[in-house]
Amino acid sequence: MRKASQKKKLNSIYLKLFASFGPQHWWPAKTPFEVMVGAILTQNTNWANVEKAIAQLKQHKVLAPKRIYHLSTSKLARLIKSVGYYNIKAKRLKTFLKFLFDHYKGQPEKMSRVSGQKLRLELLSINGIGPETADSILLYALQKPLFVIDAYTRRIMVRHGFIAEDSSYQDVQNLFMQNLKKEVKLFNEYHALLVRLGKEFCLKRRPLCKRCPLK
DNA sequence: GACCAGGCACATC
DNA sequence: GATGTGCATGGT
Repeated sequence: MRKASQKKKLNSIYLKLFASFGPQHWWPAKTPFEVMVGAILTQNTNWANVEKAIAQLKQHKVLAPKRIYHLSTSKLARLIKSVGYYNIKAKRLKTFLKFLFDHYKGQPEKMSRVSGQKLRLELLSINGIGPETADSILLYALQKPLFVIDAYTRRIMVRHGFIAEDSSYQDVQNLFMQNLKKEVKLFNEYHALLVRLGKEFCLKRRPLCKRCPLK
């Protein structure tokens, strides 16, 4: 696909999605810290299961940096059971909290002052945080313009011929970041809309492209 | 009962 | 560097 036409197509897809679905109001969380926790909990997991775990954390009044930092990994694992992979995710949350206290005094808002690219490298160096989780935290919790690439986004872009199936995370992210205005609001809404489209029309084995709004 | 869900790390070749 | 596997619950 030619570059100029890529830019046009990507922008027109956004407009079509927004026209069909409207604003998605992402990320569904009250505070930046809640976004960060949710980003780790949602790894390869249905969001509904994450909501249950967040509710558990709130109910036990531990959805705060200090509280999770001091909670035992086993207690934390019990509270987040509904997300699946609860042992590994409890460990990942604790590792992230240690980073937050070691580098930012346990205050998520202190991260905002650092540049997006520097933060990205820091986050990626944490065990349990890969590119999608890092970018979700950067975009949705810290308002840094990084485009989030998830399984839906990749599948949609492959099916529409923008990228090859074996493209790397960086390849796909570059496609968006080099062709769109680097605006937090646009990146936020666009990714949320792609997930919405994916959920309804672009399932793994069942492409329901007939009524797809992109057609 | 199979398939899927807003991934990531690690072992092995 | 690429490919495979473990991690695990809950909805459809």
